[in-house]
Amino acid sequence: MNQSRSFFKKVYDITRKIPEGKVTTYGAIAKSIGSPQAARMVGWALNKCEAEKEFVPAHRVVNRNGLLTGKLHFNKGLTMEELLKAEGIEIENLKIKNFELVFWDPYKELI
DNA sequence: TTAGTGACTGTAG
DNA sequence: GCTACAGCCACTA
Repeated sequence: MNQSRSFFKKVYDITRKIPEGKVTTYGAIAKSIGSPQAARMVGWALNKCEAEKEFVPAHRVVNRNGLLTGKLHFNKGLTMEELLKAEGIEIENLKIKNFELVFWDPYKELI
C-alpha cells in the first residue's frame, strides 16, 4: 500500500467500516491508525472525503465528547444530527446522548 | 520550498 | 473544575 497516503486512506477505510447506528471518535480512528495525537488529521481527512468522491459516513464520526463538532462542515442539506437520528442515535444539542452505547471502537476491527 | 492550517486529544497550571 | 498550550501528519497556497 502507499504509505504516503496510508493515513488518509485508513481514515476512509475505517470510517466506512462503522456499522449503521454506531459512531466513533476522531481519536479512536487516529489511534487505530497508530497516531492517536493525529486526530486532527482525521477530521481534516473527512473534510476532504467529498473531494475524493468517496462515500464516507463522516456523520458517524464525532469528537471524544460525543459532540457533533463536524456539523458545521456538513451543511449539505441533511445535517449530521438528522443522519444519526435516522440511524437510531439520540442527539441533544448536537451531542450524542447514549454515546457510550453507540460508540464503536474501530480498533476491534483491526484485530 | 517554506509556511500555515485543520471536523482533536492529552497534559499542565 | 476549567482554561491554556503543545503535538500529531498531510495537504494547499
